[in-house]
Amino acid sequence: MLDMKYIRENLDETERSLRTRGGESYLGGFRDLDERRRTLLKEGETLKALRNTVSDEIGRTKDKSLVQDKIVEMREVSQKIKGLDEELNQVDDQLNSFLLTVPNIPHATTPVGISENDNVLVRSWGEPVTLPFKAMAHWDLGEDLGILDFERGAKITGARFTLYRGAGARLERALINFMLDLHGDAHGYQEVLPPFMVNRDSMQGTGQLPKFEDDLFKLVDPDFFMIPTAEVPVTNIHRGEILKKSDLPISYCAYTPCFRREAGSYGKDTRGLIRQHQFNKVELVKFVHPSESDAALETLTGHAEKILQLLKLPYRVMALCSGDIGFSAAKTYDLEVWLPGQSCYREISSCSTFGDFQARRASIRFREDEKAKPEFVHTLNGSGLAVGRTLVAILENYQQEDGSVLIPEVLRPYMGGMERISRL
RNA sequence: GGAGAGAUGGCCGAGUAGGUCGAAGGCGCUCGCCUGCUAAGCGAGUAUACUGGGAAACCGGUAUCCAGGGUUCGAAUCCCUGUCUCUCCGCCA
Repeated sequence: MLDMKYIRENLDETERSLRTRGGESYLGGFRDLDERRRTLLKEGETLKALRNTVSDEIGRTKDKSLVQDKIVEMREVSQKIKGLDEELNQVDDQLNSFLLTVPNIPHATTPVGISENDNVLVRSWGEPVTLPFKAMAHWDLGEDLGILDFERGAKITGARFTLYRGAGARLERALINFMLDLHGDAHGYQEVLPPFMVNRDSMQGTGQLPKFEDDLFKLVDPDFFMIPTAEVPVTNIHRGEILKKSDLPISYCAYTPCFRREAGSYGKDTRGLIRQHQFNKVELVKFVHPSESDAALETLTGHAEKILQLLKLPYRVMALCSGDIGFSAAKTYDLEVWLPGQSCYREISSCSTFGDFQARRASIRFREDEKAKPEFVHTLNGSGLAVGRTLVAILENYQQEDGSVLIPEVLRPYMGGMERISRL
């Protein structure tokens, strides 16, 4: 959520920045609502002040017969107040739901552009593997090796659900442990294991609601949602809190499954593990002092990259353009891993800074010093990494001509020493 | 799922025949004084949001005693609904 006062004072400039995202108009109607609100507020508060002083007088007067006329008068005032309050509530609701649908202002360094074609290559690591034989796609490899069972997954639940078996299941678990260990031990993140369902307030705090309810799996009876990413429960750990400056930066890493409707992506990536309704992810989340957030995005992205480097998977880093960044993000780097089976780079991590956008929605603050007013922290997060897609990348990059798949060395201790997955 | 208890300021904790309660008291914290030994004492201060004025320091208004409604001239205090926490019973990984 953007700061109402900031919008009020920088309306044109804000509108201009927002339009680099590609929409037509973002702030139309704001000025009228805002002015209406302040007028109502002033009127109501003046009457309330009157009522307070007169009621005080009434209270002080022992002989109530002396103040009958005032009681009658105040009865009317109260009626008026009630009317004004009702109208104010409506305007407040309108203004609020309006503000909740306005996306974040792109960071000054976010490249301006319309679509993913305008994303900017920042750097690349490793050479895209060219295999001396015809590379297989991971879905064929996985089925041949008996470690991915797409048919059973579809039977148990439906399309975009997969059953992992044997070494496949273990490899997924190995990756989760490897990632958590690295981020926890080497990168200084505290591991957390949050709830996988969250309430409406949490979804609103990180920006999934109210705008993107269709992308979420929703429970019917308690008004809960399955998390689409650990970003939601983990960022909301500190919702409504005022942190100490000395607590910052706070760094969490979390493994969770993620649940996404993938509405609107029918027919896209229908084969294999790339786009599932349920997938595993290790997420990195940071709460930082505003002055640190730019640097924090770089280090956080580096932490995600480290996983790919240790797994020796070639990748590149893309700076997303203004038209491609998410609703809540100010700036985003995508990590894209090379997939020989498909001869292309595919997103495997997305690292973003949100500035104070989420912190304002979720009211996460800190004090510069004991007496200072609370200020909003900055929040960041990034996948470190999407586990299913990492498994895909391993299968495709480490495949051998005989159909077996070598296990990256760093994962072998997590696989009971196994060096290779072969056909049974 | 059944029965009961409770939710007050950073923390603890008063406050139920409605008014003088933004809220006693204690702790913690900040500043000052005193004192000279790792302490005690004394004094002052110590919530948040919105809003008006001011260049600013700051001053004023309104709201907030879990949340949302209601009664009333007036509610932390009365009524209704919801949420959460705790205890007991049942069930259960």
